[in-house]
This record gives sequence, C-alpha cells and structure tokens, in this order.
Amino acid sequence: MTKTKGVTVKKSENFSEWYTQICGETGAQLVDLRYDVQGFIVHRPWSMRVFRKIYQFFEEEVEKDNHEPMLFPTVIPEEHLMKEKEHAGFTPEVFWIEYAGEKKLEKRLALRPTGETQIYPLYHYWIRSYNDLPLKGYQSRITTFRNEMTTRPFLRGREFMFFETHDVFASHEEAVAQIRTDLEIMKKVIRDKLKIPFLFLQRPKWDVFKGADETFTSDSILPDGKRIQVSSTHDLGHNFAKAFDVQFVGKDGKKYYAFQTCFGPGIWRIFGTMIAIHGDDQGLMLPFCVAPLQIVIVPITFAKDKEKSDKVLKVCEKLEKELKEKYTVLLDLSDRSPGFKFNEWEMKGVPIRLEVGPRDLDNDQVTVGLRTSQEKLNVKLKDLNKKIPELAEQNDKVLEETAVRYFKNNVKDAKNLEEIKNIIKTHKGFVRIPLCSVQNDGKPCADKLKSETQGVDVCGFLFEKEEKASGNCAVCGKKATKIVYAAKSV
RNA sequence: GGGGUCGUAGUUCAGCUUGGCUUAGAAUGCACGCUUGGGGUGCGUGUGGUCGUGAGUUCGAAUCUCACCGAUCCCA
Repeated sequence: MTKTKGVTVKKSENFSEWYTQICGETGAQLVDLRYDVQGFIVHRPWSMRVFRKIYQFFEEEVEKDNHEPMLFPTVIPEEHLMKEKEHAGFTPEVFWIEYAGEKKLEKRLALRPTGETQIYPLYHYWIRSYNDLPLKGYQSRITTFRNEMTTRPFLRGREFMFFETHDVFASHEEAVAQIRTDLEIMKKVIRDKLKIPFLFLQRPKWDVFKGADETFTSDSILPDGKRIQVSSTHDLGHNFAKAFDVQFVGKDGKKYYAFQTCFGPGIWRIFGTMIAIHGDDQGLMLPFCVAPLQIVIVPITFAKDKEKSDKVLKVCEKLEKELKEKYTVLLDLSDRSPGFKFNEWEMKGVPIRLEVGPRDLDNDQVTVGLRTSQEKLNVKLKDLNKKIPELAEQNDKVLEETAVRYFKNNVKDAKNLEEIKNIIKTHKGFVRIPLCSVQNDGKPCADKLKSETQGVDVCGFLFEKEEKASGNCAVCGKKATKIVYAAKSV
C-alpha cells in the first residue's frame, strides 16, 4: 500500500512545505502555479467555490450596513494616482500600461492597486450637501501590484482577490462608529463563520497607513507562529478629502471637508489563513458553511454480488436526492476503490462522508465518517436527516475550539526584554507587553525590541477595550501607558 | 529588501561532477482490459518529454559558460 498522493510533511514540523503541498496538485488542488508569471496564480474550482462564499458573506454584511455595490475600472490615470503620492507620500509598485498594440498611449494608465485614488475623484462629484451623506460604497474585485517580496499562494501575491468599502461621513464620530461596525463585520464573518480567531488592533502612531490618521487591523496567527494581517480599516480623517476635494455643504450653508474611512478585509489572506489554521496532515478542513461539498456519499459495492450492489446504489441515489435539497452533495460513483475515495475527500476537506454498503443496509443504517474527529458513527437511515445539522455543528465546533485554543496558547505576557527573548525561544505568536507610548515617542523602544529579537514587531493595542498598563515599559523601563501586542510577521 | 536552492513526461525525480555508452530513463498519473473493492488493490498493455527560454563553447550539449524567465526556502 503505497501512498502516492497527499502531503509528505507534517504541518507541525514544516508549515511552509505543508502549506505549499496542500495548495497544489498533490494536495487539495486549490491552485495551479504553472501560469508562469510570478505572483499571478490560477485559482482552481475547489478554491473558487470557497472564495465565492467568502465574498458573499462580506457583501451581505456590508449591505446590511447600508453599503451599495459599485465597480470602478481596472485602470487609473496617472494624475489621480499621483495625488496619493503628493498627499500621502505613498505609491505602491504599480504596473503601468503604456501601449495599445504598437501605439503609445496619450497618458499612462496604472493597473489599479487599492481604490482610494480612483474612487474619491468621483466622490467629489457625488457629494454636494449633507443630504448626500453618509455615502457608503463597496466593490469586490481583483487587485494588482508588484509586490517584491516572495510570493505565496493566498498569502502574498501580485494579483489577488480584494474587497473594499469606502465611506464618507459628515462627522468624525460617525467615522469612528463605522470602525466599530467594521470590527463587528469581521467578527461575524471570519470569527463566527470561518472560525478564525483574531485580535482587532489599533496600530501605533508610527505605523499607520501613510494617508490615514489611524489604522486598525485584524491580526491572526499562522501555524508557524507568524502574525498575519487579514483586514485593515483606515480612519482617513480629512487627508483624502483634501487631496480630492471631497466637500459638502452643511445645514448652515457652509462648506466642510468630509471624514472618510475605508475597510479592506483581505479575501485572499482570509482564505489562506483559514486553510492554514484548520487543515491537518490529512488535508483541508473547512467550516460547514464554506465547504464546496458538504456531504459525499461513497457506495461500497461488490462486483461479485450484483444484486447487493444494485441495492446499495439505489439507496445512495435516494439519499443523494433527498440531501441535495438542503446541502451540497456528491454521490461518488467514480471507478476507484472506497479507500481511495476516503482519502481523496478528506484531502479536500469534505466535512461529512456517508459510507453505504451491504453491511449497513442489513442494519438500516449508514456509516458516517467525520472529517474533523476522524471517527465513524452508525446512523439509522430514518434518523439521518435529523442528525446532519448536529454533525455540521460538531464539525464547526471542533474547528473553532482547536483554533481558539491554539490562539490563546500563543498570546503570552512579558514584562521586560529578557522575558520576551526567553519566550520567543519556544513560543509562537503574540507577546503582550507594556510599552511607554504608542505615540511617535514610543518608536525607539519598538525599534529596539525588533532589532534585539530578530523581528518581533509592535503590532498595536486593543481597540475594543482599553487595556491600561500598570507597570513599566518592557523596553526602556519608563512608566508604561499601554499594553501592546508584538509578534514576528508573515 | 538580503541570502540560498531548484527548473528533464501531467506529477515527483534519476542522469549533469568527468560532454559521446540514451533512439533521454524510473516511479506515479492518465487511458484500456482483467482483477479487486468496508482506509490510497494487483497484473498486463498503451499514452506521455523540441531536457525552462535564448545565446555561446565544441566535431558533438540535458550535461560546460553567460543572460533572461519561472518556482521555492530561509533571514530582515
């Protein structure tokens, strides 16, 4: 019995290699990397189905919050993009389009990175008075820029799936309320549905997005202990309103600059983080609500006994028809051995497998194989309909508990540099430390921390509830003002 | 951003050091037949590659040199 497919390394021993294998041909076939342009990858059906669900979740949530869908073009004219550079001092490494056929274009066009510089010039037109506010729009699309770092499927690329909201308000209070709403949306989608634990952190002053007054991120932890940012919300203040002249006339007849926020859950990274956190050495594990297939039926038939086999197939077909009304179901009739199918569908993370053979039918039951717990149960045919929601819930519960346990075990307290250095020898994830300041005067301490610990970076402090520091700064020893979370990053 | 490693059938790789013994191999995959089927069945037959691309050295290049493209890992 030789193992020809599947991952050949353990997730706990070599996460990078495990992740690459899970994504690829011998794994769950999520991507094809043979497109031959670095950072641009082919998304295969198994990942696309999940992506569509993730998009759908976010779209539903932001629409409940009164956002409207929009779609802006793929290209941005140079002069708009450059306004961001003037005002925010930031241009990503965009791809430029300069030719159409042999003909040089009158003006260079950038393949869009993020939406600010393409959307706000139009917001300038759309917003006239306070009656037009708040204005909340979003778009789901693919975005592109040349990331010079090593690319990895779903975690870092040069083209990736993107989702962004762009909101405009009359007052800063409303903008801050929106940031809280963005946090709630992240909780509903990635914590409650996808079972990814995260911290919602406000970034220290020295590390905000350059065009923003404040930056907030959702940070999770990968199995190798690296922190990964899966969303960002920016409180843009007046910065872009001034750059793109987004003004409104107030009730008093005077003109005011608007307050803006934008929120971007990283669809790609959320997917990558989800498969990384939940998967195991057998392959993918998925929450029931995003699994491309929720139930697979594997018939156990015997060539020698056609009568029994026919009976088995008949029951399988009936089951498939019934279950398809509520779930995504496949009856796997392919000409492979049952054992092969078990492994195949476990690799792909199908939560529930129904094995139906003569032995089961003799007892009016099916054998249920659960992906998360690896256990097999006997369930009477008549009870199956009632049982499946319970099994789905159990699937999600295992994923959630495992993920939450891992996350909690990887957030550790430390009081000073020595403790931090000791902790990171064995520990992964976040170190929770008191820091003298999260304003610019705290930066020297953050720099010192990073250089003395080979890259432990101050990520930010909790936004949801204030955590007052009682002792002294872990780096300089002065009185601490905040508890911050620090980690090595992806 | 810095440093490695790698590129030969769909996939994983051998062959390269010491150029010719290869009409480029193996396993696996895929297709067909028989067999088998409750955890990746076994046997047989078939299918499949301008050795990443381009240039150079040479009588002769998968093998040596250079450039480019791509992939991948580690460190910041």
